[in-house]
Amino acid sequence: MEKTYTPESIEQRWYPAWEQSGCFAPSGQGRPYTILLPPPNVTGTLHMGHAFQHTLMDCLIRVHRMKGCDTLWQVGVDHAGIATEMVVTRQIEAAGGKRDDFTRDEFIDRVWQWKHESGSTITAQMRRLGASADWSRERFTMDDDLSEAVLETFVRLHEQGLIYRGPRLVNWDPVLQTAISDLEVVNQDEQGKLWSIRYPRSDGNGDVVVATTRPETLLGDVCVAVHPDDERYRDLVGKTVQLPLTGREIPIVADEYVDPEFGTGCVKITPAHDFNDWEVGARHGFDPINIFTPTASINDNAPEAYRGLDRFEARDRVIADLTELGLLVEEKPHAMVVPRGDRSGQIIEPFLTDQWFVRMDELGRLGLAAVESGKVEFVPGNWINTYRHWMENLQDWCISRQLWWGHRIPAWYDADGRVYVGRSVNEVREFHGLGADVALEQDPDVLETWFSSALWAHSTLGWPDPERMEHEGFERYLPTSVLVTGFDIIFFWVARMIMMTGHFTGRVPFEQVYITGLIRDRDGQKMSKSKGNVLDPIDLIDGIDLDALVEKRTSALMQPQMKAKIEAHTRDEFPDGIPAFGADALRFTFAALAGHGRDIKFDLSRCEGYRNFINKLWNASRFVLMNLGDAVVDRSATTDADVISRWIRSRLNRAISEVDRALADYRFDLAAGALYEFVWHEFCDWYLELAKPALADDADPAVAASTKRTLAEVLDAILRLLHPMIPFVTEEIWQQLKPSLDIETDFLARASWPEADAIDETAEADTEWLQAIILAVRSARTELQLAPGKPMPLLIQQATGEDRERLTRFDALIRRLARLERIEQVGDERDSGDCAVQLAGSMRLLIPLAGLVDIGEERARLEKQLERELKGLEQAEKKLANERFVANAPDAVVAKERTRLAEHQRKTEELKTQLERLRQL
RNA sequence: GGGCGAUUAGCUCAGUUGGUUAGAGCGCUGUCUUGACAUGGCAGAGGUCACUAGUUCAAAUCUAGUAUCGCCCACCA
Repeated sequence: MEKTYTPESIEQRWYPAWEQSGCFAPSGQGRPYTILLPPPNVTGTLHMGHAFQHTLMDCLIRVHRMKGCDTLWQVGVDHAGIATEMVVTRQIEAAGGKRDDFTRDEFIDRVWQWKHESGSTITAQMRRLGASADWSRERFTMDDDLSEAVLETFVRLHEQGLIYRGPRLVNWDPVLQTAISDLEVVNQDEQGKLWSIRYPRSDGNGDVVVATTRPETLLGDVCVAVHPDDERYRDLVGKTVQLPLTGREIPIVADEYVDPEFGTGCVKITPAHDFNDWEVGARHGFDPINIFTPTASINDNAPEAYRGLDRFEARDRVIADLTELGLLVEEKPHAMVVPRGDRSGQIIEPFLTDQWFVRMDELGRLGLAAVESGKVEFVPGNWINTYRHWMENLQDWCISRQLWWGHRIPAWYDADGRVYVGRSVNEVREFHGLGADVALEQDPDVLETWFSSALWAHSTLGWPDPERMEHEGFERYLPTSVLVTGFDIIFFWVARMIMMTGHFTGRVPFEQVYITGLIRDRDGQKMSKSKGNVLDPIDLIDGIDLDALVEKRTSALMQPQMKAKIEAHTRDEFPDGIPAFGADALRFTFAALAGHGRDIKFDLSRCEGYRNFINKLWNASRFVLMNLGDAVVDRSATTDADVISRWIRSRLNRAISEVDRALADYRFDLAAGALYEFVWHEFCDWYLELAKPALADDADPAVAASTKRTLAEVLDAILRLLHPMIPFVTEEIWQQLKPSLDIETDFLARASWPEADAIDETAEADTEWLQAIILAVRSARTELQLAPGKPMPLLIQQATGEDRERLTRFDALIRRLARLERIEQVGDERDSGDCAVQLAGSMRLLIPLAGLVDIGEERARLEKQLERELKGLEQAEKKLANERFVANAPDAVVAKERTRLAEHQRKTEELKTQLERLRQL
């Protein structure tokens, strides 16, 4: 083995070996354990959020595989309608073409071509990360069988009356020219303006003033509304006003919707362009007047002067004209909420179109019940509130999109516009008795991506085809065990899966949902391309130099003016670029940071620290392997006489229990922490150091054999425990270790998970005693600035019988680790005035100074210790002096406090006495 | 407007049902090239647990309120 761990030299090797050996396929044996990968976009590349979540999923999968479960990680990619269509459109434009030059079929061919080119990018990256998925079952949401599931779902929901088509006000993206769902609209706080406009009364008796943030929609106003109880306007209800610029006369109506406190208390009502106004208009029986084309330009329903203007030009023109007419009362800045499309970033228009909807009342109740009943459990549990709130306020789901890329809606229209839904045009003709002479045209729209994603759990398991369900293990793997995902898709995906899988299979898609935090940058900012603070997980694995990183972050920016700022910030945060940490270090970092209920600030220094940890493991393994040599370890060697080995085994058992408990609760951070602590601070810092004398030439052969066995077995267990988090390096080391243990299993990836054995209290007590004495000597040595390597004697007073026995037993170990030339037990008559005194348990440890040290320094040291003891003493005394504490606290707590008090008293006395002796010198 | 979360060492975070002198990593200080490892060893310094009031023998932990920050949801033109 090399002296230093170098990830690049080992990580490439193991993945193909695992994959080719079929390590990742379900075994068909044992309890099923299944995780669904939230399918990433086919056009996408792996980002930090993926890498984080995939690491956690892979940990869970690998642990359960090692525990003997029938483990299935179902992976795949999503066709991602709008996102993919935008990417391909941009490619066409970048090549100097225009999307309009393509027919629908040509465009779709082009997208498929891109899918074939880029579809494997992200899966290749997942392999670099070590994701142990069963790639033979990889699916794409537009595969034939998954498309069949979509078709079947649509038709059945339609038959059940849960899908309907109709004219509704929807969120319309005028640039992409498609409807989008409520969820795809992000409401942003922006600074806008509020205009007050005068509407003259038809009877000439003055006017009313309305306030609006959208003056251009005035052209589609149907009435003005006031609150029914508003005294100011009571007499006006039923009267009419002249709608400026249009020549139309519109009535004044009374409606509770109006807030009399806001503005003038008069509201213009534009049903075709505002969701609230739609409701108001409907209540009062007005037909909406749509003034926009699909690109949000003014259409022919408006006066000629405005036709053809886009919505922003129209606004300017309307304001100018109103000003000229003297009808503009006021214009003032106004903080408002602007709806924007989450993909395009464009301002969304409420727009009247025919769309397909899924009725959500019944499905919503089903989805709510699945969670309320505990069949689906959120981790952390408080996410149930978010889920419940949304489910209780569901709106019907707009599923049609005016796009080309996606599942085509299985509906056909005849010449009269009658609609027929069916699995195919032939089925439609047959069912409805439509002859070949009746022309049928398929609905041009496609279904939104989340419609097919919602079926992911059961469609990937073969639904609705009974044969495929049998083959894919539908019975066995559904419900899946846990879904690992971010809170941002609880509504988009989690809720809809629960509803769809529930509705069609009567099962829940997963038993638990583990909601992860968001990966943010060092400063807590969300990572985004436009901010230029994105980290690429592959760059953390392979490393990247500063210039390349800057180039990557500043190329193809939407806002080129950000370039200088991004570059400066990047050069500040990564002055030396990013070193190659390797996939294992990145994975361990993710695990260690994965606490509950909070986002994660990704700090490179953590990654570096865990890379160092792996290096530590690497070198500890080198040490073990070096000492084991070529021989097979004697696994019958007894550890009875080897307290130190019994101790590390006992500590290992504790670590195993802790890791098991942590992982059961999805506390990857605690599991990682427990392993870090055990490996570094117990195994390396103590056991390996204590093993050195035990393996020396002059050591007891029985203890040497026991030590060798324990070194090998504990390292083996460590590698198994760490494997789910750091699979590559553990496999590499384990392959070298396994001959020593004569293990037949081919890969660590399918070796068994360690089981915790009994705790050895005796061995732990002995070793703690040993550690205390060594630490005491080391500490005194450093504080008195004695040469660390200089051998010195240690005198011991007031040893109990147990102390004496242990001193004899551990003499060599203490001398070696505390670097002492000899240990001598002396009586109380030995004056300690010339010694440094350290207290350990009941013992006084004397280090003869022989003028090596300034007495003043020793006195200062003792006074510092005395101060601490006095503080503890005071606290204990105070507690015990409190009668109510003694009366009410549990006996064990009181007894503990008494022991503590006695200990502080004794130590305080010792220190005082010793200080007195020094003073007398 | 409603909901959720956070506030603990210079930084990033643990702290399980209330019970030692509140822990870790990184950083910092001192020291050591000891045959596994300087991506290291050893030893240290560093905290009024945001604030206030309560409950309790006992509060970082429970309750109420305050402040600051973050996120989600919501139709105020």
